[in-house]
Amino acid sequence: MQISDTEENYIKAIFALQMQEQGEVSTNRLSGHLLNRAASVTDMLKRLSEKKLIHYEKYKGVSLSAKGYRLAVNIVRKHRLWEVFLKEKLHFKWDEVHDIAEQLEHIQSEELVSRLDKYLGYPKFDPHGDPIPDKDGLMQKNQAIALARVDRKGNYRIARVTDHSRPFLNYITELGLKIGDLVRVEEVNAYDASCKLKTADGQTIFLSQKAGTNILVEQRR
Amino acid sequence: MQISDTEENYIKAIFALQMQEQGEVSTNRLSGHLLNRAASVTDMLKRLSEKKLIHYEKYKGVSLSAKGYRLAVNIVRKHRLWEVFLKEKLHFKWDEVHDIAEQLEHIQSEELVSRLDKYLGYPKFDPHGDPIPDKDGLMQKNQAIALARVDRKGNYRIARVTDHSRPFLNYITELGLKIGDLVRVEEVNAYDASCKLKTADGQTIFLSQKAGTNILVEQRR
DNA sequence: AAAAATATTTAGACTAACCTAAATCAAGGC
DNA sequence: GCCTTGATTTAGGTTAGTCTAAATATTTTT
Ligand SMILES: [Mn+2]
Ligand SMILES: [Mn+2]
Ligand SMILES: [Mn+2]
Ligand SMILES: [Mn+2]
Repeated sequence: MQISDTEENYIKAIFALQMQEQGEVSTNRLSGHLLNRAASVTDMLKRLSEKKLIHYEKYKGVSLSAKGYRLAVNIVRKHRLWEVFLKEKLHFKWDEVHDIAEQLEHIQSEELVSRLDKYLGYPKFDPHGDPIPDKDGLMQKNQAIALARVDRKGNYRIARVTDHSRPFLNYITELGLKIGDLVRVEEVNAYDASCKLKTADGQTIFLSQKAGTNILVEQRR
Repeated sequence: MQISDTEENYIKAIFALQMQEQGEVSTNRLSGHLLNRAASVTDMLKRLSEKKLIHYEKYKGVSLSAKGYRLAVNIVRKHRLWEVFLKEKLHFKWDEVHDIAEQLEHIQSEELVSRLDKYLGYPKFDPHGDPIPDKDGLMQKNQAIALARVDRKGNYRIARVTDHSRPFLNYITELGLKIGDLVRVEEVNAYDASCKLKTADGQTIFLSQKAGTNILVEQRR
């Protein structure tokens, strides 16, 4: 069956929103996410339903079918593998890779994906710390929590960012933080959830709650 | 300005046909090449003309404008660089790269092309021996001639193939021939232009005129 | 439980990119 | 110079994917 880039983007959007919170995804939420009008979304939902990629009932919201889920995971897999390629092989910065991967994720070739995966050494995470599904759609669950929610001082590893926007990525890059860095959390303010970190090279960094929410960390023993 | 993948394919087709023989390209030739109806071609020619990518006058055929030419060369550049990537880095066979490059050539990012070029070591030729335009659109002119037209026995280097179809590429691969190989031309038959080669490892190969027309060689001193 | 507010779908329209059938143009033969 | 033929364009129609405005369904408020 033929699936267009546009259809793939809808499927990916439904997947992303379903990850964000359980249950059916509403027309309006998709409309907001894709920057299309609700009427256009309804239109497309009918077509995706026709193709058995989603479960759709009028006024009841939408969820991925098994087939739609497999498709979504494969697109995410391609997107993240290409991001690794762009970062590790072509030396793009981590704030530059997303937009290009947004195009590359739609290239159709099983063989290409599988060779790219091998070429990159079967990476488990992309440049933002997001897990990369393997060829069977399985991905590492990382148990990272937001810095702003850390409740015990101590040593942590920066595992993932949840905001992929340029301004955010540039900001934390300028602070000298990146995925994999070890930091000591010295304080998470009980009132406003801002926090104070010490980096491996001795620098002290202050982060707002807003920034802290988008940086996920794993505890080090 | 926005240029769609479809428009890019038309521009590339006009470019290819203009290379094949000088002068204006006819609607019917484009129709044949793109496997679209002549009426559809006329439709598109109007739009490309609107965008100043071609010179078009009703019933008079079409040619690329300076802008269209630059665009065409850039697409060809991307196509061939991706083919090199697929062959050299991902170890695809030379008959597998074209179809994937057909998709990759439409990815939009100046920076990506330039980094890919560097990553590949600024290659001058693609896996089929076709020259790769540099960032300014300049490409090596190779003076290779078809095997079937060789008029002097002697040593030659296989420089390029002009048929990119799977069956042809598989055929000559099975004969043990590839780009860069040195061969001795022992005879080109005056009657049917079939020829007899000796490879570096001592094998003797017979080629029909049809095959010989699609293998270009350069003379070795 | 009715009214008000909000979410969603339907109706109708548009553009890009294709198609078929019909009309028109251009070229070569006589 | 006219006629036939093949090339090209025009006319009118289709589908995917978008939109706005209007209608309808659902949810929240009173
Ligand atoms: Mn991304
Ligand atoms: Mn996408
Ligand atoms: Mn090719
Ligand atoms: Mn193409």
